[in-house]
Amino acid sequence: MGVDQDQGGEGKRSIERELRRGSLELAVLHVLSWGEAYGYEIVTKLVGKTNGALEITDGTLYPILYRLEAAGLVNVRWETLKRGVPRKYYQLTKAGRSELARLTDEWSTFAEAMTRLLHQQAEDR
Amino acid sequence: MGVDQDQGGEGKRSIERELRRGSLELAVLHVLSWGEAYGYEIVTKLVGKTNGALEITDGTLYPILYRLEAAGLVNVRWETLKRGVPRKYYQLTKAGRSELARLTDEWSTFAEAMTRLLHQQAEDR
DNA sequence: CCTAGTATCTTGTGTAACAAGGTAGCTTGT
DNA sequence: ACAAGCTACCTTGTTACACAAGATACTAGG
Repeated sequence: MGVDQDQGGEGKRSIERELRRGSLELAVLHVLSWGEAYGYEIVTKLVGKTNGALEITDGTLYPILYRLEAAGLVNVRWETLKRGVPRKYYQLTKAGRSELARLTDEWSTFAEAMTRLLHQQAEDR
Repeated sequence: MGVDQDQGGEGKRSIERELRRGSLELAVLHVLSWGEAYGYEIVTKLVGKTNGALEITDGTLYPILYRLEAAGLVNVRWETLKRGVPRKYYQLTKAGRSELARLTDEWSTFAEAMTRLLHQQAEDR
């Protein structure tokens, strides 16, 4: 652990991490717009729905959920099952819904700007 | 051209900042693919081309340029003009071009995954 | 002189994503 | 009985980037 940690075969990782910044929160809100869900479920849904392109770990998700809760964007409900570990279900609040709309909008604007830029060739300049 | 920095109001906060993460590097590489440019020029081009959707300040840009240089993705050339402050011109290297291609690809994959997700409604579930 | 524009650079701060840990309950296999 | 492996939750420390807010330096105009 001295100087450098092994980035072994795939040193390129970081960019993908950066790209997710801010977007994961939106992604989670969107999943919740399908109906209430618990943490672990959100992870599997996100990974499944996007074929791994939006991979997220639980260590990343839970802090997001706390943020959303603290901001009043989601409500929380514990469900104790007859069997299995208790689950913490999250549902969108009204504020959550409007924040989801706002973020979706912002993301679209940003993504369109990037896409437009990346299609702009030297001659169009 | 003014660097106008008051972002008017303080409502917008962090999300937009977060969304830019990682993408700015790609945006800068792309601008350089149009031909060499100096820092200040890149700022105005990016802001102009995207109607402010990809606003970037010089305090953000210069660190990016150093990163690109350290990674061997750009070459640097000083130009001393008869009048005015000397300019530092950046041009893409071969490695820069291939990194640009890689990042463009990665961005597209990510953006498509997000877009697909955001279009997915509850019933499709 | 003072202001405003061009052009570069530095420092400090905030924070999101993540790796790597942990706890706990249930199921299956041996 | 025990171990593995899965579900399901939570915490801590690290890293890296974007940015605000500064500084420097030259030029031009009032």
